Amino acid sequence: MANLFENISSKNIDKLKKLLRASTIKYHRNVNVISNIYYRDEYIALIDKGSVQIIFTDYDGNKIVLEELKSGEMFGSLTSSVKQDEITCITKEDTQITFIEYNQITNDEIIKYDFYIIFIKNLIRILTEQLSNRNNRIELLTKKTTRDKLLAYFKIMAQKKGIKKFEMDTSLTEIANYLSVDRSAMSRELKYLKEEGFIEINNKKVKVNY
Amino acid sequence: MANLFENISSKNIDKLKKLLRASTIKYHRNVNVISNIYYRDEYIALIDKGSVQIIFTDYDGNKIVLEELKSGEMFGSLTSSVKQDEITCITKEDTQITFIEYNQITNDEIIKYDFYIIFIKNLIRILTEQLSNRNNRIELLTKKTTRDKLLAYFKIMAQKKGIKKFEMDTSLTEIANYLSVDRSAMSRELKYLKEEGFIEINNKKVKVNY
DNA sequence: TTATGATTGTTGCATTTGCAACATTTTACA
DNA sequence: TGTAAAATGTTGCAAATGCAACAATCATAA
Repeated sequence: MANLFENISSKNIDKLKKLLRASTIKYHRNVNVISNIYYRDEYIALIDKGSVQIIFTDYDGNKIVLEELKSGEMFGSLTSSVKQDEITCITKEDTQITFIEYNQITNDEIIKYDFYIIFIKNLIRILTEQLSNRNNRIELLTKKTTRDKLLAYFKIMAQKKGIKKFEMDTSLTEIANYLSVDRSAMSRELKYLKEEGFIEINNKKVKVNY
Repeated sequence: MANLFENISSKNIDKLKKLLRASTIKYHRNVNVISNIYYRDEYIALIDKGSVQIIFTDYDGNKIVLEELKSGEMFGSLTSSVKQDEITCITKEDTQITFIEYNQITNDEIIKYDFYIIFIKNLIRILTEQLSNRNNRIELLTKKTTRDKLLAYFKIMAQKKGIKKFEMDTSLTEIANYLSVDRSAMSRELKYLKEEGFIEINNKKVKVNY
């Protein structure tokens, strides 16, 4: 995952942050990242450290986990079309977030500097990576059966890791949410897949046989 | 939907395209947008006119419609993590596409010009809009029942149009694909929703009563 | 170390869904 | 305008799934 300040010297990062009028805030675990200041304008929130869950509450009060964001990823009014008051951002661990107003990205001062172009490239890289992540999830969500979702999910995981035997870095509960299937029903299907030899799971170790 | 060359004079657009080494190609309807040249490097394909369907073929040979892109939207290696040979891009009508190599976006020449900053802002705007679209679709896809998907879908449509009575600009078949439900099953559920008074559909005219 | 919460496994059952097969209607274009 | 293709409507049925309720295991912090 690309980082917004990649390939910029720490001295220039400080300068850049000042020019962007960025503000960095630290949060504890399980805290709602409230930033009423930023509701007025379009903003970008960059996760420096930690992780955040973006939860959407629809008109019926249902809560949907839209995104599970980790260090390096970003969120904010730019990437969510829905009203900001329908969105809750919960830290999953101690988390540090840098806020940047969208308009500042192209302010008059900043564009004079050499490192600006690197910053822009990093920003575009992050956005395209996130798009790619969304496409991946959509690919899985459009599968008709839990079986197909699981097979594709673990296949993709194995491809990402580059090896058929790897360690899971998420809980099965999280995977069920990601695939939007009932956890217990998923557990049942996973049992069948194990019995049929498609997959082996012990503790967090996974072996994919297809 | 933002346009990549928005707020840039036509004279400067021409200049910009030259600087970006952009090439524009016209395609007929139902044509596979093959661009082997662009497979080597990262590229952006911008739809100037028309529409394109991005289809993903998975390891089992299943075809999944990842995206339905219209004029102003973009696709390319930047936004799809999967291998390029697993992706097919089919024009749905006569379509004009502009190809830009990713590396050219920050070439030495281009960054000197004033309109460059507008271009970058447009590019970021398009990317964030697409991210927002993906988030919307994910929100719908994570709904557990076809009923909930339909209710949310038409609710969002009404919100977008700003009025509860509006004209559909897609076919029901396309909606079924978008929501990843069986078309006939969706038709059945839609009948129930009509009977229960939640929604009225005549020809392409929709009225949402919730 | 213990206990408290989180995660995982299991299963019966009602509901929802995909699938198939076909009829009907609408649209596009030659 | 006629006709082929696309879109839509309908329905029976088997399969898949969500839901609920509970047991068992694992992880973590006091």
